[in-house]
Amino acid sequence: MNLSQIELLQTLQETGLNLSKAAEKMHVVQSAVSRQLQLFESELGSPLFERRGKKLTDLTPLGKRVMAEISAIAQAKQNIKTIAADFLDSNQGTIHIATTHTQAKYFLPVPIQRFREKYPGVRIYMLQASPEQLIDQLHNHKADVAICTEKVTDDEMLITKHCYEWHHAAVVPQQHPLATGEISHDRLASFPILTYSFGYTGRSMIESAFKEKGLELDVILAAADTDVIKTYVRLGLGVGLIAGMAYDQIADQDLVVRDLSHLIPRSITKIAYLKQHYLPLYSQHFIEELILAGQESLENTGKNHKRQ
Amino acid sequence: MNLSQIELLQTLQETGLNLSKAAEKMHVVQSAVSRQLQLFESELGSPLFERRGKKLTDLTPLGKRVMAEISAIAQAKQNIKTIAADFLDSNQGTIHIATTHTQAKYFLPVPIQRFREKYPGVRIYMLQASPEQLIDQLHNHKADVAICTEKVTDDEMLITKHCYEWHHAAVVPQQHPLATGEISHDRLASFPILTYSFGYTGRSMIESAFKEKGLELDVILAAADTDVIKTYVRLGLGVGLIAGMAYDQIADQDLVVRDLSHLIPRSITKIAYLKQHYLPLYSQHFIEELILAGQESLENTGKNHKRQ
DNA sequence: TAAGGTTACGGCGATCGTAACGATC
DNA sequence: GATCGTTACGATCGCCGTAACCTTA
Repeated sequence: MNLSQIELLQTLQETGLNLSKAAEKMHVVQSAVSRQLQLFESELGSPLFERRGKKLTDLTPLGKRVMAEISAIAQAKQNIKTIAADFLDSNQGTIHIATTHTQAKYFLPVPIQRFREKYPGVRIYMLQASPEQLIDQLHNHKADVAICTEKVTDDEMLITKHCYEWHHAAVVPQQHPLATGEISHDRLASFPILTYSFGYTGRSMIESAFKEKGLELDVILAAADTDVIKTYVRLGLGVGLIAGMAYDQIADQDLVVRDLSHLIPRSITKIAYLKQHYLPLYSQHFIEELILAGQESLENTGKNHKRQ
Repeated sequence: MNLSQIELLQTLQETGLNLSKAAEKMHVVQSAVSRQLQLFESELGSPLFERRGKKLTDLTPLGKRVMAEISAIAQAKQNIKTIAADFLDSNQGTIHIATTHTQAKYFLPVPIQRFREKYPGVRIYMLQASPEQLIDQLHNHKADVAICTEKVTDDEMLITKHCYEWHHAAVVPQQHPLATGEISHDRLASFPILTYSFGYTGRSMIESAFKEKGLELDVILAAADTDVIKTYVRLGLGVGLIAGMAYDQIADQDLVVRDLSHLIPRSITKIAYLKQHYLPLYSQHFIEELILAGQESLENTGKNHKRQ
């Protein structure tokens, strides 16, 4: 058993159990990986993969159990590298942030700006994805940190931190009837609605809040992206239901924002990362920066509420 | 980085950072390990060990962090081997049981007998040690399962299972005054006592029970071993305070046993093993056997109480 | 001076790449 | 026949062992 065999098994999973692709990914010829796999299997004494003819079709029960250990090894190996690099220069490295459009555009700019100033040597990669994918990105080691709003399932492998709470808001053109007057569930539900796609940015909160009242929203447009929603609100298609922090005081002057905290329960945005994943110092500081920014935004939200 | 380097670092720890000894343990010449260590350190970019001259004196901060990952890798590697062996033949293998003399002699015979019948191909190694050492044996991978009575510290790395509860008993020669009449804390404390060494078999329970009453026992002999205690009780040195199940109805006919459950709180014997340690099927069954035997012994204890 | 660690160098074996072959869709 | 995997064989590179050297109790 050796580490390249471990790596091979990992790569095989990533490539859908395709030896040729795995070989390519590992920069060796295909025959090499074929042999290594055989060697490993014969060392263990039984096959790790089910085969139809010569093709690998699935993991054997043994394979599944072994894979769990394999990924523990791969993780620890990666951690060693990261820890060492961190000791060499804790201002140099990369951080992969998995998040949604809304967070990336309306929440992250401030903390990322501050982070950049402290760690100019760290490359920041933003991975935009749907909320369900965010957690997968962590497990697949595509991302180090995920920032997500929809409920993080009670995943034993993850550490989650509270980042900030926020409410939804309605945005309408200035002449729109909803620009003035009290807003109730009924009144809101009487307009055509533009909001987030299922699974995005607290959509489930909106859904359940109205369902509880026996109402159904007439969602005529759903997008993953606040800006898309605003665009169509400006065209007069209806009422935009967006995250409160996605209203920009300056850029969105032409729209009227109405707080909906009395209609839709608050959403909670969390930070998540893998428990066994070693985060370099700068990543830990990045998370602190996020939490700090979260607290500040909470204070601002408080002010907003008073103002409205 | 490769697995033999991982192994080397482990071995170095075991040998007290002695390259020569590590080389011997790994069946390679000393120059080989010297080179491998250098290669690994230079790959990481900074040293893992503090050095005085050429000798390794200590781990660097980096080294300490890396070591934690190293042992995760070593553990996972071991697990892979065990899992594979388990699939090949789940009736073959070894189990290392760390426990104390009292458990080994008075509790384990029944479950081990039954286990042997089901798994004749499994070699059983009993490691006798003091209770503090038992847990260490798990961490050092000298033992797979520990059976211990003294409180298992809340060790995050361990899984513990309740095995059985028991009480202490007093044993005296037949003519001894304590062979008859009520037994109180005061009366018991008026005799010279023979019992377990500190840290063994519920000694702490005895200690605290009498301390609470403002009494101090006159322990004239302390041993790790119930049989030693009995031997000196027979010689008339005093009253033996032993674990209830360590009284043998037949072999100890010449001694009178007196239940002390009203004087000394019950002790709890637990089974412990490492969380990340894969236990082969037969080990899991062995643990079940222990728990079963524990429940039976509890029933017996119940009968004993009625009888006395 | 003994014990522990490093450096230099030659030899051996594990693993790779090339290439030809086999199987499956 | 295109894709995917296996087998055979020669070449290479990594790693070990021998041995001489260095350094500190």
